[in-house]
Amino acid sequence: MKNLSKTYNPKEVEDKIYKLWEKSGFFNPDKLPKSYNLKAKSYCIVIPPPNITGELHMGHALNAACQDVLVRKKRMEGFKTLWLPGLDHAGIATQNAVEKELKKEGKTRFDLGRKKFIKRVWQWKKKYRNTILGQFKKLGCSLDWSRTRFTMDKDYSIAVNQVFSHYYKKGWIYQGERTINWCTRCSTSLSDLEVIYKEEPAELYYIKYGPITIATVRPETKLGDTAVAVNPKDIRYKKYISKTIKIQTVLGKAEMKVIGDKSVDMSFGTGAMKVTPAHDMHDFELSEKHGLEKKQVIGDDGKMTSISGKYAGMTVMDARKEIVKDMRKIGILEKTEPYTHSIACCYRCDTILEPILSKQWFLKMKELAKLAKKPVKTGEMKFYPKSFEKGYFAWLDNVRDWCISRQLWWGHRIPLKGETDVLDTWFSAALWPFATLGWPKKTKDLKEFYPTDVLSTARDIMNLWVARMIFSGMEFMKKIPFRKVYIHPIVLTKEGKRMSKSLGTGMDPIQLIEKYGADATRFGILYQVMRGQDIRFMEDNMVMGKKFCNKIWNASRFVLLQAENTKHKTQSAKLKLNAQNLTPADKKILKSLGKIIKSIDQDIESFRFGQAAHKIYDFFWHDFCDIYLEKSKKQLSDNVHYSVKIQTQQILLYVLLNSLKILHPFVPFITEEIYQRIPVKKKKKSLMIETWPQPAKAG
RNA sequence: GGGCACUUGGCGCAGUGGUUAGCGCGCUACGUUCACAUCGUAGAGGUCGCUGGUUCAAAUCCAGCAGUGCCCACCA
Repeated sequence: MKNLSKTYNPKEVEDKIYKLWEKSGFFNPDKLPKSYNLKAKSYCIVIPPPNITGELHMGHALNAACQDVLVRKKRMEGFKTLWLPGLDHAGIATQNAVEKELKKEGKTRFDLGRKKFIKRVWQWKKKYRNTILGQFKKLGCSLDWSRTRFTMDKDYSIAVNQVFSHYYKKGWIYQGERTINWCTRCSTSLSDLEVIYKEEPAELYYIKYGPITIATVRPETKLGDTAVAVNPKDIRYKKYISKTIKIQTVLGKAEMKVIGDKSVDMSFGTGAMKVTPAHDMHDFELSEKHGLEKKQVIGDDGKMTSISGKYAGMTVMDARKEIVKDMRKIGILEKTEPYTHSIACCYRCDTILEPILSKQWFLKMKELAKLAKKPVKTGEMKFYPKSFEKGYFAWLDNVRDWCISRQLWWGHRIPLKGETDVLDTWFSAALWPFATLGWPKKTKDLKEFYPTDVLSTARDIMNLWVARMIFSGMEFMKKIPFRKVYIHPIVLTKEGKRMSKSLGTGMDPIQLIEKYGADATRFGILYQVMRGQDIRFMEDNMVMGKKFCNKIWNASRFVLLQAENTKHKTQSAKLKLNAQNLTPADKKILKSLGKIIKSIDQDIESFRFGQAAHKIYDFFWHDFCDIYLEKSKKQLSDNVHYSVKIQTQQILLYVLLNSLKILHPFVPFITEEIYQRIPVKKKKKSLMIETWPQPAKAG
């Protein structure tokens, strides 16, 4: 075959084909052929915006491949299809990344000052914007670049401010002094969802408080104690409740109130606990309930405050050591026990968090949680897999008010006079499905594409992001943001470990594309997207994908060669054949084709990407290539009747064309390249807008 | 402490009641004029975690047990 090489070379094809697609304009739903608009049915997915902190990883690649399968199929089915791209400013994560870069230059953000620092982040954003969007293009994603959004765009910021003032006027946003999670490294508050708990061995210290002994893992916070709490039913301590006990502390003699509260677990430690309202969430609640004083002994910088006596200025760890030493000295440390404790860490920098008393802005969650639950309860919105609903409801049922202020520089400034804090990055991300479509303006896009159809995302941001998008959509649009939520598997290493750049267990999808080609990479990933929660990533599957592409290529070469011999053209969709002349092989392949089309359709609609990939592979390789192609060689030989020969050629082309169509969402580049060369009547500009095959009956 | 998921040939996974349990990668033997050696043909390899139950029939449904992983939670 003179114009097709013996092996498929993705490098010669991919950039060229992507340019052809971009030039066609078909990524943009407004530029699709007229037939699309007439059908008046739209299909929309907004991409989960990657953080601008770096490059895309395997999770992004997997998610992008899944979404591209969905939108390419819908586009071919005649839907006016929009897949909207975008990026998240990712407040804390990006600020950390830029600070890290500054550190290499020996500087901190304070050396630059707020204005210059933010300017620097925008430079960073520009760089990674191009990298990330370029990587989506390499993967073959059919995203409408003309609608690319960023969570800090001017229009988007207007939406954020409007949302803030809406809640504010409703009285749902309030400022309060509360004990919150504080990251001493990032110097900011964090919401409950931004805390990662890690189990670590610790020491449980039994300390004498006058007549009562309490147990704690954090003796340094005892300087901030303002009460001792016991269970009112506890006969050991009943007599002390509401009384004041005299105690000896490392700072001298003191008095301590004893309170009774049923939240105290009698079976833990000694059954008595110290109450440190400023440095423990539970203790804070007790202090509100019982009207206790709040003494802040740990500062924003993670060091003991001036009211900590001789320990002032020490780090928490140093103070702990000193206090334990001193307690031993004065004989109030009864004993210690080894204890496994889960410590709270920052989800962005891993630093141990200090609960501290701080003035922050909160969003009331009571009504919003109700809004978030409703559409999932009624079935208007569905989760795939359904099992995620349980965790979703559990979180909403127990959710506390959302701490939305962050003491960062990079982000949306809180739109109130005199406020220097910014909003939690998820506050703006929560508006993604409608703010990207133009809200608060009443745009054509909103009318046409909202509610969107599918949200495809990872399970770790279900509550952090998905739940918040749902109540935001319900509150501001009065409609669900998306009809279906697809929770894709997490990509792990072959050994079942988390993929992480810093651990050296990461896998770069762009390198895989370099090595195997984009189609092979996509197919290799999708081939592994089965029902489980995780994928143990096997690079072997990229090899499989590459071989499969080569098979598609060569089978096409064979079919094209036959077609060229007789200059035969097939109809794009319909095939008129004389059923009586069909050989058993003809009948069988046509029947299999009909079956596979139906099956692939169902699999994609129910997000069974791996099953679809397996089936399409088996059909093409085994049914079509191994069996029918071999049979066709006999049916095409010189000693058979001319009519059989023609018919065989027709069937070859017909099956190939339909195979290309159903393969296209999975391996878009190679199928487009072949489509461009295939002799088909009424050929479209691109396979992207060819008609998705109907599961027709066999021959 | 609660919840969820998983356990099938060397490795990674399909298969959710019915003939000899499949796929990819790997492995063995043979085969290169005629689409493809990134290939073809043939083949080796599994008591489907364990125990009990339901059924004419179970990898597949139920119960218990064991192992692995994940998520949630204010045990100080």
